[in-house]
Amino acid sequence: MYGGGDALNHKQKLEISSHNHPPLDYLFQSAPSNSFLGSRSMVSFGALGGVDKSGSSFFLQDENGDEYLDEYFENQPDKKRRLSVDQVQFLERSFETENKLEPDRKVKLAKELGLQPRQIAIWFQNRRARWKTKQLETEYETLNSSYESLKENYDNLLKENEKLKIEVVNLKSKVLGVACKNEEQSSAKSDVTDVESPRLADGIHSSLVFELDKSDLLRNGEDNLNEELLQPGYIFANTEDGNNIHPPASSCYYGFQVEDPAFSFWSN
DNA sequence: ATCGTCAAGCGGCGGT
DNA sequence: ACCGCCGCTTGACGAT
Repeated sequence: MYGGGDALNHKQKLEISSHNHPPLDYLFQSAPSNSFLGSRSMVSFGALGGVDKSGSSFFLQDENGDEYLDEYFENQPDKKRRLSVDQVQFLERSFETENKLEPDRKVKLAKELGLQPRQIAIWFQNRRARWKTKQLETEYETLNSSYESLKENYDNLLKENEKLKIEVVNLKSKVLGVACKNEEQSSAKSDVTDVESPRLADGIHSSLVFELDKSDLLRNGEDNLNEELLQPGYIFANTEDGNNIHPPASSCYYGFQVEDPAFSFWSN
């Protein structure tokens, strides 16, 4: 406070010291009681006095306090003393209206509180620092709760993604299994006759395949995503003119391709 | 003994 | 050069 660009000379330091004050218990040993002595044990001597009915001067300067002040500070020269409750309240009210301190207001406050203007400036500086810290804490809390919320959503999406991946794998294997079975049955029947159950492309009846698969999946409690996946187009894509794309002639190939856009999302 | 709070110290920086 | 503010630190003190 008294160093660097804020340096004051020794006389000024002494002047400011004379406005700092001993602990309340010390004062009470010899000083008269006063309504401006706050609950704190450390009190500014500038707070001693009474209410100015005119309101022009809030705190009275010490009149007969010097004797015990001198005694106190001779013994403890470099003690720091807190402002009184009333002084702080007064400064707080001033801070609420404007947290910057113009020179005029500083002098006015100093007179009203019986403090050095420099002490007023220091108080405002410290108060701004405390305010800033509080702002940062509030900001941190807000950002943190926002982060927690986003993280929770993200985690839920990850879980859902995993579930859906598993579901896709199950569906793939079921579709392959059912279609394989039908292929085998069809080829067995076709050995007898080729006219009964026309296969998809090469004779498999698509509606039968997917009806079987749907009921099978519903029994297993799969959700309705399966409904979409089980549309024939997912297995054997239709051409624009409505004709089925024929699967390869090789046994048990039923339309899934690694690069199938419908499933590429799930492949890692 | 340790911790939190607050007034004040200190050095740096920007404005005038 | 001077002044005021800022960030960081120190010292005093009360609370636990």
